[in-house]
Amino acid sequence: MQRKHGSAISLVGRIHEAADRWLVGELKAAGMEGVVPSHGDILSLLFSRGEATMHELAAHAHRTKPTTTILVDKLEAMGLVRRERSGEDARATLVRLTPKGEALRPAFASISRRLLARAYAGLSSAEADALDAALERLLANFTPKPTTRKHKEK
Amino acid sequence: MQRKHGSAISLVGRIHEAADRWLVGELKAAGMEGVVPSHGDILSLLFSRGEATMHELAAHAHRTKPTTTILVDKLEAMGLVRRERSGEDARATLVRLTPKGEALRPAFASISRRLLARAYAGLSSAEADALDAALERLLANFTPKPTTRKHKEK
DNA sequence: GCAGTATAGTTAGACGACGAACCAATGTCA
DNA sequence: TGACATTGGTTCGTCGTCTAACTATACTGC
Repeated sequence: MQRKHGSAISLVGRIHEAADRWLVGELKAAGMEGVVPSHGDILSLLFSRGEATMHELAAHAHRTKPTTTILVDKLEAMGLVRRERSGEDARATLVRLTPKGEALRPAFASISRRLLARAYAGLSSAEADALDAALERLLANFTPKPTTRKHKEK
Repeated sequence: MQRKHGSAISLVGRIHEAADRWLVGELKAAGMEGVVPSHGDILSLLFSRGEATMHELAAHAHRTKPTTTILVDKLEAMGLVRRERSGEDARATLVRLTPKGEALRPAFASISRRLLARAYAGLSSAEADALDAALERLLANFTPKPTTRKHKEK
Protein backbone atom coordinates (compact mmCIF):
# COMPACT_ATOMS: atom_id res chain seq x y z
CA MET A 1 0.00 0.00 0.00
CA GLN A 2 1.60 3.22 -1.11
CA ARG A 3 1.29 6.34 0.93
CA LYS A 4 -2.17 7.54 0.13
CA HIS A 5 -3.24 11.10 -0.18
CA GLY A 6 -4.56 12.47 3.03
CA SER A 7 -2.15 14.92 4.50
CA ALA A 8 -3.96 18.03 3.34
CA ILE A 9 -5.40 19.00 6.70
CA SER A 10 -2.13 18.58 8.50
CA LEU A 11 -0.32 20.50 5.77
CA VAL A 12 -2.88 23.27 5.86
CA GLY A 13 -2.31 23.75 9.57
CA ARG A 14 1.43 23.89 9.15
CA ILE A 15 1.28 26.23 6.18
CA HIS A 16 -0.99 28.53 8.11
CA GLU A 17 1.44 28.68 11.00
CA ALA A 18 4.50 29.05 8.81
CA ALA A 19 2.95 31.82 6.73
CA ASP A 20 1.87 33.65 9.87
CA ARG A 21 5.36 33.47 11.28
CA TRP A 22 6.80 34.74 8.03
CA LEU A 23 4.34 37.61 7.99
CA VAL A 24 5.05 38.61 11.56
CA GLY A 25 8.74 38.70 10.72
CA GLU A 26 8.19 40.85 7.65
CA LEU A 27 5.97 43.25 9.55
CA LYS A 28 8.56 43.57 12.25
CA ALA A 29 11.28 44.13 9.66
CA ALA A 30 9.13 46.89 8.17
CA GLY A 31 9.04 48.69 11.51
CA MET A 32 5.74 47.25 12.69
CA GLU A 33 6.83 45.19 15.61
CA GLY A 34 3.87 43.68 17.37
CA VAL A 35 1.62 43.94 14.34
CA VAL A 36 0.10 40.60 13.57
CA PRO A 37 -1.65 39.20 10.48
CA SER A 38 -5.09 40.05 11.79
CA HIS A 39 -4.00 43.65 12.18
CA GLY A 40 -2.96 43.43 8.57
CA ASP A 41 -6.45 42.38 7.57
CA ILE A 42 -7.85 45.36 9.44
CA LEU A 43 -5.46 47.76 7.77
CA SER A 44 -6.01 46.18 4.39
CA LEU A 45 -9.69 47.05 4.45
CA LEU A 46 -8.91 50.59 5.53
CA PHE A 47 -6.41 51.00 2.74
CA SER A 48 -9.02 50.04 0.20
CA ARG A 49 -12.08 51.66 1.75
CA GLY A 50 -10.79 54.62 3.73
CA GLU A 51 -13.10 53.99 6.66
CA ALA A 52 -15.02 51.09 8.10
CA THR A 53 -17.14 50.14 11.07
CA MET A 54 -15.97 47.61 13.62
CA HIS A 55 -18.53 45.26 12.20
CA GLU A 56 -17.13 45.52 8.69
CA LEU A 57 -13.59 45.12 9.94
CA ALA A 58 -14.54 42.00 11.86
CA ALA A 59 -16.16 40.47 8.79
CA HIS A 60 -13.23 41.27 6.57
CA ALA A 61 -10.68 39.86 9.02
CA HIS A 62 -12.83 36.81 9.78
CA ARG A 63 -12.58 37.57 13.48
CA THR A 64 -15.23 38.00 16.14
CA LYS A 65 -16.28 41.41 17.35
CA PRO A 66 -14.53 41.17 20.71
CA THR A 67 -11.32 40.23 18.95
CA THR A 68 -11.75 43.12 16.56
CA THR A 69 -12.17 45.48 19.50
CA ILE A 70 -8.80 44.39 20.84
CA LEU A 71 -7.14 44.54 17.42
CA VAL A 72 -8.33 48.09 16.83
CA ASP A 73 -7.39 49.06 20.39
CA LYS A 74 -3.83 48.15 19.59
CA LEU A 75 -3.72 49.87 16.23
CA GLU A 76 -5.13 52.95 17.92
CA ALA A 77 -2.55 52.74 20.70
CA MET A 78 0.13 52.53 18.01
CA GLY A 79 -1.28 55.67 16.44
CA LEU A 80 -2.13 53.98 13.14
CA VAL A 81 -5.91 54.43 13.23
CA ARG A 82 -8.45 56.46 15.14
CA ARG A 83 -11.99 55.78 16.19
CA GLU A 84 -14.79 58.17 15.49
CA ARG A 85 -18.44 57.99 16.39
CA SER A 86 -20.67 57.69 13.38
CA GLY A 87 -23.07 60.58 12.90
CA GLU A 88 -25.64 58.48 11.13
CA ASP A 89 -25.79 55.71 13.68
CA ALA A 90 -24.72 56.58 17.18
CA ARG A 91 -24.05 52.92 17.93
CA ALA A 92 -21.50 52.57 15.19
CA THR A 93 -17.83 53.39 15.38
CA LEU A 94 -15.97 54.45 12.28
CA VAL A 95 -12.33 53.53 12.12
CA ARG A 96 -10.01 55.54 9.93
CA LEU A 97 -6.31 55.60 9.16
CA THR A 98 -4.18 58.33 10.66
CA PRO A 99 -1.43 59.84 8.51
CA LYS A 100 0.96 57.53 10.31
CA GLY A 101 -1.17 54.57 9.33
CA GLU A 102 -1.55 55.81 5.78
CA ALA A 103 2.22 55.99 5.53
CA LEU A 104 2.38 52.22 5.88
CA ARG A 105 0.51 51.62 2.66
CA PRO A 106 3.55 51.00 0.46
CA ALA A 107 5.24 48.71 2.97
CA PHE A 108 2.02 46.75 3.19
CA ALA A 109 1.65 46.46 -0.53
CA SER A 110 5.18 45.15 -0.75
CA ILE A 111 4.63 42.54 1.92
CA SER A 112 1.39 41.38 0.29
CA ARG A 113 3.06 41.05 -3.04
CA ARG A 114 5.96 39.12 -1.62
CA LEU A 115 3.65 36.89 0.38
CA LEU A 116 1.88 35.74 -2.76
CA ALA A 117 5.06 35.43 -4.76
CA ARG A 118 6.53 33.24 -2.08
CA ALA A 119 3.42 31.15 -1.61
CA TYR A 120 2.99 30.26 -5.26
CA ALA A 121 6.66 29.98 -6.06
CA GLY A 122 7.41 26.87 -8.10
CA LEU A 123 3.84 26.38 -9.28
CA SER A 124 2.74 26.91 -12.85
CA SER A 125 -0.19 29.18 -13.47
CA ALA A 126 -2.38 26.16 -14.10
CA GLU A 127 -1.23 24.50 -10.91
CA ALA A 128 -1.89 27.66 -8.97
CA ASP A 129 -5.41 27.86 -10.33
CA ALA A 130 -6.03 24.22 -9.52
CA LEU A 131 -4.72 24.80 -6.01
CA ASP A 132 -7.04 27.73 -5.41
CA ALA A 133 -9.98 25.78 -6.72
CA ALA A 134 -9.19 22.77 -4.56
CA LEU A 135 -8.81 24.94 -1.48
CA GLU A 136 -12.15 26.62 -2.14
CA ARG A 137 -13.60 23.15 -2.25
CA LEU A 138 -12.00 22.13 1.03
CA LEU A 139 -13.24 25.23 2.73
CA ALA A 140 -16.75 24.58 1.46
CA ASN A 141 -16.49 20.99 2.69
CA PHE A 142 -15.93 22.24 6.22
CA THR A 143 -18.19 25.23 6.19
CA PRO A 144 -21.19 24.31 8.33
CA LYS A 145 -23.75 26.62 6.80
CA PRO A 146 -24.27 26.02 3.10
CA THR A 147 -24.91 29.62 2.21
CA THR A 148 -25.98 28.53 -1.27
CA ARG A 149 -24.62 31.79 -2.49
CA LYS A 150 -23.43 31.81 -6.04
CA HIS A 151 -19.95 32.98 -6.80
CA LYS A 152 -20.34 36.24 -8.60
CA GLU A 153 -16.68 36.74 -9.14
CA LYS A 154 -14.29 34.02 -9.94
CA MET B 1 -4.29 40.43 -16.31
CA GLN B 2 -6.99 38.13 -15.17
CA ARG B 3 -7.95 38.36 -11.58
CA LYS B 4 -7.42 35.66 -8.99
CA HIS B 5 -4.85 33.12 -8.25
CA GLY B 6 -3.77 34.54 -4.96
CA SER B 7 -6.17 33.59 -2.24
CA ALA B 8 -4.37 30.46 -1.13
CA ILE B 9 -2.97 31.87 2.10
CA SER B 10 -6.24 33.33 3.16
CA LEU B 11 -8.03 30.09 2.27
CA VAL B 12 -5.49 28.04 4.14
CA GLY B 13 -6.10 30.02 7.29
CA ARG B 14 -9.82 29.64 7.03
CA ILE B 15 -9.67 25.94 6.22
CA HIS B 16 -7.41 25.40 9.21
CA GLU B 17 -9.86 27.11 11.51
CA ALA B 18 -12.90 25.41 10.03
CA ALA B 19 -11.32 21.96 10.20
CA ASP B 20 -10.28 22.54 13.80
CA ARG B 21 -13.78 23.55 14.75
CA TRP B 22 -15.19 20.49 13.05
CA LEU B 23 -12.71 18.26 14.86
CA VAL B 24 -13.45 19.75 18.25
CA GLY B 25 -17.12 19.11 17.63
CA GLU B 26 -16.54 15.51 16.63
CA LEU B 27 -14.32 14.87 19.63
CA LYS B 28 -16.93 16.30 21.92
CA ALA B 29 -19.62 14.20 20.26
CA ALA B 30 -17.43 11.13 20.88
CA GLY B 31 -17.36 11.89 24.59
CA MET B 32 -14.07 13.75 24.60
CA GLU B 33 -15.21 17.20 25.55
CA GLY B 34 -12.27 19.52 25.96
CA VAL B 35 -9.99 17.42 23.80
CA VAL B 36 -8.49 19.53 21.11
CA PRO B 37 -6.73 18.65 17.83
CA SER B 38 -3.29 18.87 19.40
CA HIS B 39 -4.34 16.33 21.98
CA GLY B 40 -5.35 14.18 19.05
CA ASP B 41 -1.84 14.42 17.62
CA ILE B 42 -0.43 13.31 20.97
CA LEU B 43 -2.78 10.37 21.19
CA SER B 44 -2.20 9.44 17.58
CA LEU B 45 1.48 8.87 18.20
CA LEU B 46 0.71 6.82 21.29
CA PHE B 47 -1.76 4.68 19.36
CA SER B 48 0.88 3.85 16.82
CA ARG B 49 3.95 3.63 19.06
CA GLY B 50 2.70 2.59 22.46
CA GLU B 51 4.94 4.97 24.33
CA ALA B 52 6.82 8.16 23.61
CA THR B 53 8.91 10.82 25.33
CA MET B 54 7.69 14.39 25.68
CA HIS B 55 10.23 15.33 23.09
CA GLU B 56 8.87 12.87 20.54
CA LEU B 57 5.32 13.91 21.25
CA ALA B 58 6.20 17.55 20.75
CA ALA B 59 7.86 16.81 17.42
CA HIS B 60 4.95 14.73 16.19
CA ALA B 61 2.36 17.32 17.17
CA HIS B 62 4.47 20.21 15.85
CA ARG B 63 4.18 21.97 19.17
CA THR B 64 6.77 23.41 21.50
CA LYS B 65 7.85 21.64 24.63
CA PRO B 66 6.03 23.94 27.03
CA THR B 67 2.83 23.41 25.06
CA THR B 68 3.34 19.67 25.08
CA THR B 69 3.75 19.72 28.84
CA ILE B 70 0.34 21.33 29.17
CA LEU B 71 -1.25 19.01 26.63
CA VAL B 72 0.00 15.92 28.42
CA ASP B 73 -0.99 17.41 31.79
CA LYS B 74 -4.55 17.56 30.57
CA LEU B 75 -4.61 14.08 29.07
CA GLU B 76 -3.19 12.79 32.32
CA ALA B 77 -5.81 14.67 34.33
CA MET B 78 -8.46 13.09 32.11
CA GLY B 79 -6.99 9.70 32.88
CA LEU B 80 -6.12 8.92 29.25
CA VAL B 81 -2.34 8.69 29.64
CA ARG B 82 0.21 8.37 32.39
CA ARG B 83 3.73 9.61 32.81
CA GLU B 84 6.57 7.37 33.79
CA ARG B 85 10.21 8.14 34.39
CA SER B 86 12.52 6.53 31.89
CA GLY B 87 14.98 4.06 33.34
CA GLU B 88 17.56 4.59 30.64
CA ASP B 89 17.64 8.36 30.88
CA ALA B 90 16.51 9.85 34.16
CA ARG B 91 15.78 13.15 32.45
CA ALA B 92 13.25 11.66 30.08
CA THR B 93 9.58 11.05 30.70
CA LEU B 94 7.77 8.24 28.98
CA VAL B 95 4.11 8.78 28.24
CA ARG B 96 1.84 5.79 27.82
CA LEU B 97 -1.87 5.19 27.24
CA THR B 98 -4.01 4.01 30.12
CA PRO B 99 -6.72 1.43 29.41
CA LYS B 100 -9.16 4.32 29.32
CA GLY B 101 -7.03 6.02 26.69
CA GLU B 102 -6.62 2.81 24.75
CA ALA B 103 -10.38 2.49 24.65
CA LEU B 104 -10.59 5.60 22.52
CA ARG B 105 -8.70 4.05 19.66
CA PRO B 106 -11.75 3.09 17.56
CA ALA B 107 -13.47 6.44 18.05
CA PHE B 108 -10.27 8.14 16.99
CA ALA B 109 -9.88 6.02 13.92
CA SER B 110 -13.42 6.84 12.92
CA ILE B 111 -12.92 10.57 13.31
CA SER B 112 -9.68 10.47 11.34
CA ARG B 113 -11.32 8.59 8.55
CA ARG B 114 -14.25 10.95 8.39
CA LEU B 115 -11.97 13.97 8.55
CA LEU B 116 -10.18 12.88 5.40
CA ALA B 117 -13.35 11.82 3.63
CA ARG B 118 -14.85 15.21 4.30
CA ALA B 119 -11.75 17.15 3.35
CA TYR B 120 -11.28 15.51 -0.03
CA ALA B 121 -14.96 15.21 -0.86
CA GLY B 122 -15.66 16.29 -4.41
CA LEU B 123 -12.09 15.93 -5.59
CA SER B 124 -10.96 13.25 -8.01
CA SER B 125 -8.03 11.11 -7.00
CA ALA B 126 -5.81 13.05 -9.40
CA GLU B 127 -7.00 16.36 -8.00
CA ALA B 128 -6.36 15.15 -4.48
CA ASP B 129 -2.83 14.15 -5.38
CA ALA B 130 -2.21 17.48 -7.08
CA LEU B 131 -3.55 19.27 -4.02
CA ASP B 132 -1.26 17.38 -1.67
CA ALA B 133 1.72 18.08 -3.90
CA ALA B 134 0.92 21.76 -4.17
CA LEU B 135 0.49 22.07 -0.41
CA GLU B 136 3.83 20.38 0.19
CA ARG B 137 5.31 22.97 -2.09
CA LEU B 138 3.67 25.86 -0.23
CA LEU B 139 4.89 24.55 3.06
CA ALA B 140 8.41 24.25 1.71
CA ASN B 141 8.15 27.79 0.35
CA PHE B 142 7.56 29.10 3.85
CA THR B 143 9.82 26.78 5.76
CA PRO B 144 13.01 28.55 6.74
CA LYS B 145 15.86 26.82 5.04
CA PRO B 146 17.09 24.10 7.39
CA THR B 147 19.84 23.13 4.97
CA THR B 148 22.61 25.68 4.75
CA ARG B 149 22.91 27.15 8.15
CA LYS B 150 25.98 29.11 7.15
CA HIS B 151 25.99 32.56 5.66
CA LYS B 152 23.12 33.03 3.34
CA GLU B 153 23.35 34.83 0.07
CA LYS B 154 20.41 36.13 -1.80
C1' DG C 1 -45.30 57.01 22.35
C1' DC C 2 -43.90 52.61 23.99
C1' DA C 3 -42.69 47.69 24.44
C1' DG C 4 -40.08 44.33 22.51
C1' DT C 5 -36.43 43.09 19.65
C1' DA C 6 -32.36 43.63 16.90
C1' DT C 7 -27.79 45.56 16.21
C1' DA C 8 -23.00 47.90 17.43
C1' DG C 9 -19.61 47.56 20.41
C1' DT C 10 -17.17 46.54 24.88
C1' DT C 11 -15.93 43.87 29.08
C1' DA C 12 -14.83 39.61 31.55
C1' DG C 13 -13.08 35.17 31.80
C1' DA C 14 -11.13 31.10 29.72
C1' DC C 15 -8.01 28.57 26.73
C1' DG C 16 -4.23 27.10 23.53
C1' DA C 17 0.10 28.43 22.25
C1' DC C 18 4.66 30.60 22.57
C1' DG C 19 9.44 32.40 24.23
C1' DA C 20 12.46 33.02 28.07
C1' DA C 21 14.26 31.40 31.99
C1' DC C 22 14.93 27.66 34.94
C1' DC C 23 16.25 22.91 37.07
C1' DA C 24 18.03 18.41 36.64
C1' DA C 25 20.47 14.74 34.40
C1' DT C 26 23.78 13.49 30.75
C1' DG C 27 27.71 13.94 27.65
C1' DT C 28 32.37 15.71 26.59
C1' DC C 29 37.10 16.36 27.05
C1' DA C 30 41.34 18.04 28.76
C1' DT D 1 37.97 14.12 37.69
C1' DG D 2 35.79 18.02 37.21
C1' DA D 3 34.14 22.09 34.61
C1' DC D 4 31.27 23.21 30.86
C1' DA D 5 27.98 22.47 27.34
C1' DT D 6 23.84 19.91 25.97
C1' DT D 7 19.44 17.92 26.45
C1' DG D 8 14.67 16.75 28.63
C1' DG D 9 11.03 18.97 30.92
C1' DT D 10 8.61 22.40 33.61
C1' DT D 11 7.31 27.15 35.24
C1' DC D 12 6.11 31.87 34.31
C1' DG D 13 4.30 35.58 31.91
C1' DT D 14 2.11 37.08 27.74
C1' DC D 15 -0.54 37.07 23.46
C1' DG D 16 -4.43 36.25 20.25
C1' DT D 17 -8.72 34.34 20.13
C1' DC D 18 -13.19 32.80 21.59
C1' DT D 19 -17.93 32.69 24.13
C1' DA D 20 -21.07 34.79 27.22
C1' DA D 21 -22.91 38.55 29.14
C1' DC D 22 -23.51 43.46 29.27
C1' DT D 23 -24.58 48.55 27.70
C1' DA D 24 -26.38 51.62 24.51
C1' DT D 25 -28.64 52.92 20.44
C1' DA D 26 -31.96 51.97 16.65
C1' DC D 27 -36.03 49.84 14.53
C1' DT D 28 -40.95 48.02 14.38
C1' DG D 29 -45.74 47.43 15.21
C1' DC D 30 -49.48 48.69 17.74
